[in-house]
Amino acid sequence: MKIDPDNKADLSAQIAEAIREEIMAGRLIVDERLPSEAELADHFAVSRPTVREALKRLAAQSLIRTQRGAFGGAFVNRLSYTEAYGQQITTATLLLSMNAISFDVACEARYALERACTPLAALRRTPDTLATMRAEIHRQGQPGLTDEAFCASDVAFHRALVDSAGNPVLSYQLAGAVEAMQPLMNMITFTARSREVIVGFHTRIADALEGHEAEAALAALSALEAYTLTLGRDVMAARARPKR
Amino acid sequence: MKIDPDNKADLSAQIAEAIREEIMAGRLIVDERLPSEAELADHFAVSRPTVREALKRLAAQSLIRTQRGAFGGAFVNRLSYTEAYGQQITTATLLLSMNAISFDVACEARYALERACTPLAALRRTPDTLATMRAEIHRQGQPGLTDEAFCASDVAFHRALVDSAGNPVLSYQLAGAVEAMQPLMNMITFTARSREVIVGFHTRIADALEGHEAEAALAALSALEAYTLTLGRDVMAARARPKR
DNA sequence: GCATTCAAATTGTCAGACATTTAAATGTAA
DNA sequence: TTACATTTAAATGTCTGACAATTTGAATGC
Repeated sequence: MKIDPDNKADLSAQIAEAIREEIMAGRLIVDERLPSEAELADHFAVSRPTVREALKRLAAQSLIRTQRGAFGGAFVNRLSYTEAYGQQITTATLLLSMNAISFDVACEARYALERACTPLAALRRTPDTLATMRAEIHRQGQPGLTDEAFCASDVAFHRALVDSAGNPVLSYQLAGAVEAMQPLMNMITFTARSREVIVGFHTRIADALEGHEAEAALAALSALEAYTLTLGRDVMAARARPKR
Repeated sequence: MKIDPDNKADLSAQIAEAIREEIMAGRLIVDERLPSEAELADHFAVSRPTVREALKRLAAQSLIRTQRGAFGGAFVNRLSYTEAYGQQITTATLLLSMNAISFDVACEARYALERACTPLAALRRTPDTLATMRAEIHRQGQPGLTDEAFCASDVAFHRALVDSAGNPVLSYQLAGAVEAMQPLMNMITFTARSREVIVGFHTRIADALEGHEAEAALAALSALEAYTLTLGRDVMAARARPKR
C-alpha cells in the first residue's frame, strides 16, 4: 500500500484516503483482510490511535467492517443496497435541509425522477407492488391519521411506485429523493379535502400501472405534482405572512 | 444531548449515532459548536480517544468539521453540493462494482434518469451548457484519444446534459448515476466506427436541446441507450467466450 | 473421539502526556 | 490612541503504554 508524503493535513484523514483509494481502485477486494492496526501503524509510521481513527472513518462510510478476536481485523465490506439506501437518505436529507432548497426545486426533482421510472413500472409492476400501493392508499383514507402518518404513508406509496420498475439501481437512486422530501412535506397540514384529492391521484396511478398504461400513469403523476406544488406554495405563502 | 444505555456495541459508534440523530433532527443546527472532546468524554462517561473516534466517523460523513486552536472544536457542517456529489459518486461506484450489477440494469437506470431531466434541459439549456456539450463532442472526434479519455469526455457530456436542467437537486442525484457507469463503460473498446456513431447521437441531442425540442432529444437519447446496450452486450459476450 | 481448557491474536477502551495551532488578551512603543 | 509584538489559554492532533473483551485454534484430559 502507498504511504503519505510530508503534507500537514490530518494523518488519520490521509491514511483513510489512501486505503479508500485502494478499495475504490479494486486493489483491495471484497472480504479481503486489511493488516492489523499494529501493522498499519508500523507501515504508516504512526501510532495505533491514529490508525484507529482512520479505520473508523472508513467504517462510517461502510467501506470496511471490523471483527474482534483472533483472526479478526478489518475487512473490506461489500456495500449492500440497504447500507447504500441509508447513506443516500442521510445525504439527501441533509442537503435539502441545510441549503435552503426551495420547495419547488425539490418537488420538481422528485417528480422528474419518479416519471423516469414510471414507464418501466407500467411494464413490470407485480401483484406485490400493486398490493403495497393499494394498502397505502387505503391507509391514507383512514380518518384519524396524523399528518406525519399520512406523509409516511405517502412516502411508502411512492417507494412502491419506484420499486415497481424492478431496477434495484433505480430504486437505490430514488430512495434518497423520495425520503428526503418527507421533512418538507411534513410542514404541510393536510386537510380532509386535500387528502381526498391526493388519494384520488394515487388511485389513478395505481389503476394505470395495473392496466400497463404508462401514459395515463405519467399524466396522473404530473397532475399530482402540480397539486403538490400548489399545496406547498400555500404553506410557504402563509409562512411568509405570519400576521395571524 | 441524550446518552446511551447499557448495550454492548461499539461506544464510539453509539456516540456518533447519538450526535448524528441530533443533527438530522435539527436539534444541532449548522455552524453550531459541539462541546469539546473533553466535555463530550465527560458527558458520555468515556475516554477522549473514544469520543475522537466517534467524531471522526461524523467527519467522514461530512456531518461535522473540526478546527484547531482556541475557540476551535467540532462544528456542524453545512453539507455542500460538492461534498454530497463526492459521497454520492463513492457510494454509487462501490455499489455497482461490488454487487455484480449487470450492464443492462445499470444502463437502463442511467438512461431512465437522464430522460427524466431531458425535458427540463430542453426548456432551460443555456449557451454555457450547450458550449460544454459541443466542446466535448469535438474532443470525442479527435483521432488520438484513448478509450479512457473518450469515456471521461462522455461522462462530461452527460453531466452537461444533466446540468442543463438547471435543477441542482437533480444534478446531485444524477452525478452518481452517470459517474458510476464510467468503470463499466471503460471496459468497452471503442472502435473508430462506434465513436463516430456515438458522436452522431451526441450531436443530435445537442441540436435538439439547442432548438428546445424535447421530443427529439428524448428520441436521440433512447437511440443512444439502445446502441450503448449493444456495445456492452458485445463486450460481455466476448468476455464470456475467452477462447481467443 | 469428544468436550474442556488454555493460549494467542486482535480490536475496544482507558489514562496521561506532550505537540501544535489558533485567537483573544495583554503589554509596549510610536 | 493606535499599531504591533508577545503572551496565554483553549482546543485539537498525536504518542505511549496498558488493560479488557472477544474470538479462534490448538492443546489437554477423559
